[in-house]
Amino acid sequence: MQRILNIETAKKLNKKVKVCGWVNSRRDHGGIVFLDLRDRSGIVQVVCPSKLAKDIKDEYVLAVEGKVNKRPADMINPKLETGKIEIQVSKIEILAKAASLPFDLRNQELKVSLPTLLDYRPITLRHPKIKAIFRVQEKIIESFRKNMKDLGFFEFQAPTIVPVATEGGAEVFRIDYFDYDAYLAQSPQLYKQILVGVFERVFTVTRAYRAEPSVTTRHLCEYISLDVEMGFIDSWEDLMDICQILIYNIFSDLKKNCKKELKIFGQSIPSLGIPIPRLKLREAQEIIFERTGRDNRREADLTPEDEKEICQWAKEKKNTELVFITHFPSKKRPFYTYPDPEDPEYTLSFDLLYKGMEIVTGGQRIHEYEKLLKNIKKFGGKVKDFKFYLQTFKYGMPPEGGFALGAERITKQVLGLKNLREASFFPRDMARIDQRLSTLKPKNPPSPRLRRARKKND
RNA sequence: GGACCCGUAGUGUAGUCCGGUUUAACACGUCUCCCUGUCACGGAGAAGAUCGUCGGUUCAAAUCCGAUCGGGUCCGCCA
Repeated sequence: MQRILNIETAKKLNKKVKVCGWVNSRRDHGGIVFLDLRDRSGIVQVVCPSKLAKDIKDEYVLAVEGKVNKRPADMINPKLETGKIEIQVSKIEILAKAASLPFDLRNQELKVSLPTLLDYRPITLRHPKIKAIFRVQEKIIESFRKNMKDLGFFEFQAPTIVPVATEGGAEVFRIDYFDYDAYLAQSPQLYKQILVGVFERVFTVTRAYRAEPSVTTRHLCEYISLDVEMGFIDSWEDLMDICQILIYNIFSDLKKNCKKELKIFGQSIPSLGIPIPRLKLREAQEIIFERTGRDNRREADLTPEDEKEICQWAKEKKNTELVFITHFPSKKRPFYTYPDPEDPEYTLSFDLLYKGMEIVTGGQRIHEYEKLLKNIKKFGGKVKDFKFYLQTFKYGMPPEGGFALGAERITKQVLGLKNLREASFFPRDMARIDQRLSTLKPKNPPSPRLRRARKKND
């Protein structure tokens, strides 16, 4: 018999059906046992005589055959999409048994600490509220892709093994690449710029790696970067225009397609259509000073506390929790960032804050070859390290710029999650790659290169 | 790298401040039994923790002190 999805049983009244799934819960009433069967479409109640359901426990994987019956009016469960029907079982096949779970998966809230949540990731992901996080994230990425394509952008796949550190030294993962050093990419920056020289408008959904020795609620060592870069901009503000369209379209898609998920988290989508305020860093700091008396007016960036404050300001005064902060100091931005012609101490760059956290960063890039050479040197880089990349500029590059969205960060802010790691399927941080590193052997064996070097010294 | 906080059954917590009726409590889960209308089913019972580890103070330590290991939060840095 052909399996159908749980959700489809609602349309098969009085028909014989076969459904498959996991036992979400078992309610034993002696002579009769109710099983909630969960599959990818949802949950359906299965009614079993006790002799058929005797050995069945939570998370067992079953194939169930039975007749779809209408429930009596007073037995309807409005919480279930299949709540008006149930399956009167005639045959149960156990496809797989399951050990008893270390925590209660059927509670509406999964009450576990963060380390437990991640230690048991393969099964905590089965919880509806955890699943919802990734449904939302999938929609964000899908919407990003669709919107960029609609705007005429070309999708490419960025390499993640790179020969030089893109934007600075310390926070990269070095890898053993045959007999040479290579690095995991901190961002697809150089490659998306190279491809602007080919396709004008490009984007990628890629992974970025940061070896920052920081354990916070908003950092991952591996994260999903939604990267955009476009040529032939008239003004660097075009980038914020595109960014705003993109963000609003993503939000509008979430509003349409993730009603259930947003409701689970008690979150709503911000009002769209309102222009996102654009404040120079110094203006934002002035506002913060006026509002709180905190004088950070000479600092090169906003503190996390300031980021929350300025979003609060935007909410009160501009009716939005989104705000662009622009004109960061040159020394705070990478070498390729375009200096502000009016004041070269600052750059044509921006961050987009949402509910008190940076979710996007971007800006205009230096597209003039000579100027870029000068800036690489100024930032202490070696021109020869960037020779490959520099071809693009040597042989003609239009005025251009771009930005990048952190997929986990948007997910976290949209759903009001406490820790960014909750928004990553398998988060990597200083202390964890799937398992806690502290549970593994303390040190990796030395690499062949290291062993050779040591031998030489002996 | 800096600051602060936490560690008690499988999970989540109470008890720690102010050491002693604590045989370490509660909820969920687990196991046994009862129950044909539950949907976070209900009822009766049981098992499960030498209170992270080591050391110290004390007549007495989950409780106070120190070290150590594990974890979290904030800052710096950033998507």
